[in-house]
Amino acid sequence: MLKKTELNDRSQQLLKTLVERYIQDGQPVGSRVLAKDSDLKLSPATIRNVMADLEDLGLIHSPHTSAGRVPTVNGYRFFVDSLLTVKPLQKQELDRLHKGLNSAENDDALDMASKLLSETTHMAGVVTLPRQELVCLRHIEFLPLSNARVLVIFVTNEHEVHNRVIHTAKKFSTAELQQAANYLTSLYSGHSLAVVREKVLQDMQQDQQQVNQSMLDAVSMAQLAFENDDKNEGYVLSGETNLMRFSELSDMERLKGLFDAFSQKRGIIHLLDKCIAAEGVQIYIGEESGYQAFDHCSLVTAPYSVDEEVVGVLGVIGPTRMAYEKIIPYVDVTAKLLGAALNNKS
Amino acid sequence: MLKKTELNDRSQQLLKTLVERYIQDGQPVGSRVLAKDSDLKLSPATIRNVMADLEDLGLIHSPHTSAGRVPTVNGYRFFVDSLLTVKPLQKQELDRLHKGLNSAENDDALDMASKLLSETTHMAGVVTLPRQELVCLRHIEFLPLSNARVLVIFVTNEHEVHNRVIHTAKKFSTAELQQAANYLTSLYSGHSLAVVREKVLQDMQQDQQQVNQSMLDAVSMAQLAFENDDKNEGYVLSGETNLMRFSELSDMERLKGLFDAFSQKRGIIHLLDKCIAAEGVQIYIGEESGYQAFDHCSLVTAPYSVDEEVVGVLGVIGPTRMAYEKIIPYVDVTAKLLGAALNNKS
DNA sequence: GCTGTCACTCGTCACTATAGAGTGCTAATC
DNA sequence: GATTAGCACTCTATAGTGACGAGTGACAGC
Repeated sequence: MLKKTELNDRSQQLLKTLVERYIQDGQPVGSRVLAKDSDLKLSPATIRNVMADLEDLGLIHSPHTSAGRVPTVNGYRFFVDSLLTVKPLQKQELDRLHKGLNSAENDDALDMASKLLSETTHMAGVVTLPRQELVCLRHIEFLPLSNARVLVIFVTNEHEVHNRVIHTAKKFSTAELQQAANYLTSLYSGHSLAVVREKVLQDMQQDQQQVNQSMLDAVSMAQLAFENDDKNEGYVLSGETNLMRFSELSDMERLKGLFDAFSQKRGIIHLLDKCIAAEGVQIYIGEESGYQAFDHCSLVTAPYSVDEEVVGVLGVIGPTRMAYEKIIPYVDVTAKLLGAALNNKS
Repeated sequence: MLKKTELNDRSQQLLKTLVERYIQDGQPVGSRVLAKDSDLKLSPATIRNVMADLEDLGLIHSPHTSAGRVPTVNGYRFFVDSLLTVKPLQKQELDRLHKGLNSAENDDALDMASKLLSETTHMAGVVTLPRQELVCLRHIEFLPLSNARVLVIFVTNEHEVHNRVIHTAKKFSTAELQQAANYLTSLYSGHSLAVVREKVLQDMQQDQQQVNQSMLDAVSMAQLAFENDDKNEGYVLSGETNLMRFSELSDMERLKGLFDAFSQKRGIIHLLDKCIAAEGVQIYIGEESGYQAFDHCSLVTAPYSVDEEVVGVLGVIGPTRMAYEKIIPYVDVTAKLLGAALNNKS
């Protein structure tokens, strides 16, 4: 990775103008244009020499002999890391965000965030559902089905209702199930699902000594109910179709690959999960994501928190040629406001 | 609308071969090809005369002076209504369908149906969620939230869990809510939501005379809980991206329109709702749907039933140039098998 | 009523010419 | 030694051309 100090000021200045110009109108930038655009008073010929150097460093490249230059992934990366001057959000946009996110009912807040992201950026917006792990359990309910199957319903912190079917060793009556549910609710409610999972394991061992059958049954049902199930992971995507407008993605095969990825979800969730660990705004440019469908896209993400605990990520997906200086603060602020909005309501 | 009798046998025969041929390879069909392809022993010149007549009737048209002919929407319509010879499903495909639909857990059956439809037809598959109206209520549960809001959870017939938040006139304790829920469950479970809604209204009036406050409260909460909420309508779509492969839809604006329609859902649900009323397989060709995004698509649907009661529709979306003779029976059978699969499990 | 034929219309493809943008290199200049 | 001007060169995009093939409509003959 190229460090800032390895490139003299003039080259940096020119790279910056080149990237900005290319982002602006999507055409390869030639030496003449660059000479006029940059504040440096240099002739096109000089600029050409510098451009040749930048090309040797792998920061730009020309699509063919007599076209201008286009930033490479490394070029964008250097630009984003070292050259970018972030534009603060306009008050008007801040208000719009704030209003939108706080007007929404609780579970619509995520939808709203995704929609706002896509609408203002004219690209695709994505918001992961809050990680269940960190969400507090409020209430458990069991309902008997046929064949010793039990429908488990549990409510979390954010008034979200989850349910799954478990297979029990023996058949339980409605009354027994009700008792078990009450017992478990009193035992575990108020703790995060991650903690509950631990506690269940501990209690399994303790209870086996106490030999209180009904409690033992209850705890073992809880074990089944809270087994890891990553099926519930997901995200809210909106404005995908905005991406069809970008010429970079107008290739049908490429576009199909991208939309296939969107509907499979798996890979994208994996990618977003990586971002959840990062402290602030995270950016993947082109192939950096290591995910083929995204080869011609960039992803700008920021984690959002409830109760000072990171529970999800949101972000924007667009072509590598995007206005990073606006997108980055926008994603950043949206994440913070979404966290705040969720906090108010839980 | 043209009736079968208004067209002589030869013209019908030729139209049929023309449509079949065009569906097969997507090229405008010329008189020579048609002369060879049809069993009639006629020269291209004669065929041309017939084709001119068919063009006058608005059944076919040529894209330009010296291209062959292509069916119009009316042409397809006449073909589908009067000329089509449906190909019965192969046993192998039937098995695949049967196996797929019955292996799925209950709520996955719809996903599975949609997926099967899209995979075997290489187009987009769609399945509407079962209408709640006709689904039986099994269990009700109330949970108190802050500010006199109550979380209502109810379980239906198919072990599907639904929930919504209602605002009550006063604050209730957990015990009161539990009592109310038990009362309502015993009163209404086993009836379809439509019936429950009626009963609630009746009971509201009766109970006001009886003046049993807690029952009155319970019923009025039920009223809030089961108010019509069409938000829960929806459908499962899969294989949308298959549509990108068709040249008819390779125009970006058109494609964007279609995918926008998919993500908005509203219009498509409305269209599918119209099909639920129809007895059997229903076909919309091109503009017939009256829905602009579908102008270059056809939609083949069939309603599916649980307990002899139509609860939803499924179908296939593809270009107007699709193999109707295969798609129609496939959609038909899938609807029947899905109904059967859901029946077994409820 | 069917068929063969002929003139005509288009669309497609390969080829060519041309204009324009941009480069790299070299020699002159500051 | 850095900067610049100039020039030859390369490549793309665009438009125009002509040959070719597919297909048609019309008409006369069977």
